[in-house]
Amino acid sequence: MKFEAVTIKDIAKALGLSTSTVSRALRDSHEISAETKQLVLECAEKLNYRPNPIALSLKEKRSRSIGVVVCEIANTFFSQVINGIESIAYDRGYNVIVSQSRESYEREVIDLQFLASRSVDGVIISLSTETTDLTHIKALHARGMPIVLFDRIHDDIDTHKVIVDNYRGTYEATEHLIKNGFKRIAALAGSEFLSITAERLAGYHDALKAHNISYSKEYVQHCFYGGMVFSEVEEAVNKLLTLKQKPDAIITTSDKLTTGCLKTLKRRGLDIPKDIALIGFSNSDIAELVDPPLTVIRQPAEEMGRAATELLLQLVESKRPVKEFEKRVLTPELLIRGSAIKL
Amino acid sequence: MKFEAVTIKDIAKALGLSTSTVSRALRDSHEISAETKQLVLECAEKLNYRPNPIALSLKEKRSRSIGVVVCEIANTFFSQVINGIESIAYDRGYNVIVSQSRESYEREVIDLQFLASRSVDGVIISLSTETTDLTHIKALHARGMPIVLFDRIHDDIDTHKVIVDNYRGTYEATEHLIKNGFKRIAALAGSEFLSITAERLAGYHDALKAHNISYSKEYVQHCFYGGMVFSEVEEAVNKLLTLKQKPDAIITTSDKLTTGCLKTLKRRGLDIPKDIALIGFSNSDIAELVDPPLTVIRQPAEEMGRAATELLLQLVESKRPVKEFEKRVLTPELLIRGSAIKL
DNA sequence: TTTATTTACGCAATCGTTCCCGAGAACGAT
DNA sequence: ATCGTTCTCGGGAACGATTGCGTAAATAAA
Repeated sequence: MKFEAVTIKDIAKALGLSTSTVSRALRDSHEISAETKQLVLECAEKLNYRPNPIALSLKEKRSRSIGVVVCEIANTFFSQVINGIESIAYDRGYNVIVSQSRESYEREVIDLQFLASRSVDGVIISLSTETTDLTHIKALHARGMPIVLFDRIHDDIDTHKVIVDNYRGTYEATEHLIKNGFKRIAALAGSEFLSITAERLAGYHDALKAHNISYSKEYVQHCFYGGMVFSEVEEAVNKLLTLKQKPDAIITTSDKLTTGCLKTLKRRGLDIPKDIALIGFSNSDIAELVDPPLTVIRQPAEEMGRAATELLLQLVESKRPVKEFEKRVLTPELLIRGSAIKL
Repeated sequence: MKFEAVTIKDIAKALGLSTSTVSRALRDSHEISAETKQLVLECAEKLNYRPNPIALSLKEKRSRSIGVVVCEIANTFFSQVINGIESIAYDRGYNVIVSQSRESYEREVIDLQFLASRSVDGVIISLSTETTDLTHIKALHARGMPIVLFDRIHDDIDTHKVIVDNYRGTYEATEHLIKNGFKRIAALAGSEFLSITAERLAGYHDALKAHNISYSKEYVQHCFYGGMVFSEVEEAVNKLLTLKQKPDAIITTSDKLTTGCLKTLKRRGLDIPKDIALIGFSNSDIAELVDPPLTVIRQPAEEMGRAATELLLQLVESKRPVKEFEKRVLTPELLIRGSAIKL
């Protein structure tokens, strides 16, 4: 089942011209007479001619498409980021090819390889939770592929990066809890190897310290798959709840962890925030509708996507190799609602 | 900033062979000697050769990529569908190019044109709410582009379609309300021109009729942009609430309408389901966590995406033009929770 | 030994487009 | 009349890969 497209040859044949002339007429070259241009343009219009982007890509060695690798598309944060990416890409005439690693290192490697072999002009990526070895990314980058990292980044890769001020996000959130009188503040975090986990935990830690609250190691629980598998979250929360010094508040470091934690707490019949307070990263637009309304740290996801795309296209369209890279740090927003106030 | 790829020529030059021989050796042709094959393979490995997919696309007239057009990526339902699409596409070696119409007819036309001109092998599309004229799709389809419609479909386009049994979804939901003693059941629906709106409203209507409940036209409110603009939803809900015969239940026909409606009701301080019950289409995984837990009609979104992709690839890879088209109807699930029970 | 067959490879066209050259015509300048 | 320009246009290579066809050498059959 094929799809016969009109080519420049068809126009040339119809008009008794050469393909060179037609090509030039179409590109409005000065060395083509006005009448011929007119003729060609009319004919092209009539035949509904569309330049073949694949032929162009082959010649120009660029495909006008960018690849995106995230762990999961069906995640409020990432889908909002992709929304932002698409909006800029659309404006600039680029296609967006999405793929998901599903938090698997192996899939991330394959995805990246696949995208590279499909000649995308650049890649925007947020690392999978399993990723500790970065050679696949470094190798691609060394071969000249423009890459922008966002959210889950890594210092070892020298390129543009877009993140939010994760430290500040949890610092403010933790401080909010403290100011509301909570003292035994636990943290439910993602994989220890993730940049965002470390940064967010640092904010939490420093806020505690700044307010002279002792920090207990057992108050920090890690979920390696960061909420993708609910049972993992459930187990971690249960562990916190069975501590002799039961925490009176939990701060969570990702979207799925937040909802997973809330779900577990509710299932156990706990009253939030009376029995235990909850505050966490979340970009869900219905966080305000849950019971109780969630106090969340919200990331400017769409803006992150837009920024990442702008930075990437800057690399892609740069004439000379770029050596100076930028780390753009956006500001998270603390949306104060009912789940973290002392009643 | 370019990205110098190894070509078949480089291998040929390095080995003093012709490109034809290299190509054939790589494809394991029988007319190449075992030693030569070995040589070529080793050299390709050493040079890290990757076939240029663009050159292949140009020759084979297929790009191994599929286009997806949805109104919005950052929407639980659609992001789940895209997740399903990506999973099948990944398995079959296809790339997924996503674009969003943002409920704009104009953007849908441009998106489709763009995808077609980028030589995707096929397109999966859910119509925008503004779309009433289908010529852009019909034209593309007539020119041989494989197309699969899902969710918001249209009978005038003769191709594979994937939907859920929308009628059944609202019928069961309405019946659930009736059985719980609700009698003045209003509906908050999307654009009247959308297939899903008509089907879902029909289910609602017939369920009322089957239970001898009179149907009042003013009980049905339409939001043209289906929840994308919150003010529209708010206004519609307020209209329902100021009716002399105030409804005691609302059924909503889409994700955003459901959450928008809930938000409005809560803002007005209404007690759900005591003052008014709520039931609606939703694929949000935290619908059970909102206050009150939402009774929802859930679509098997991922499965829809998978089905649509399988059908599309079936078209794409078919040798002969396909004339018989299938409408695959999946079953929605009624998840009964607290927002629609009589206390 | 001659002829037929197989083996193993190269040449060149092809996909759609761009672009470097070259070339013919028209024109003004000498 | 001759030369140099300018204006238009065509020929053909190139991008990377595949593939039908041709062909030389080696082998088998006569």
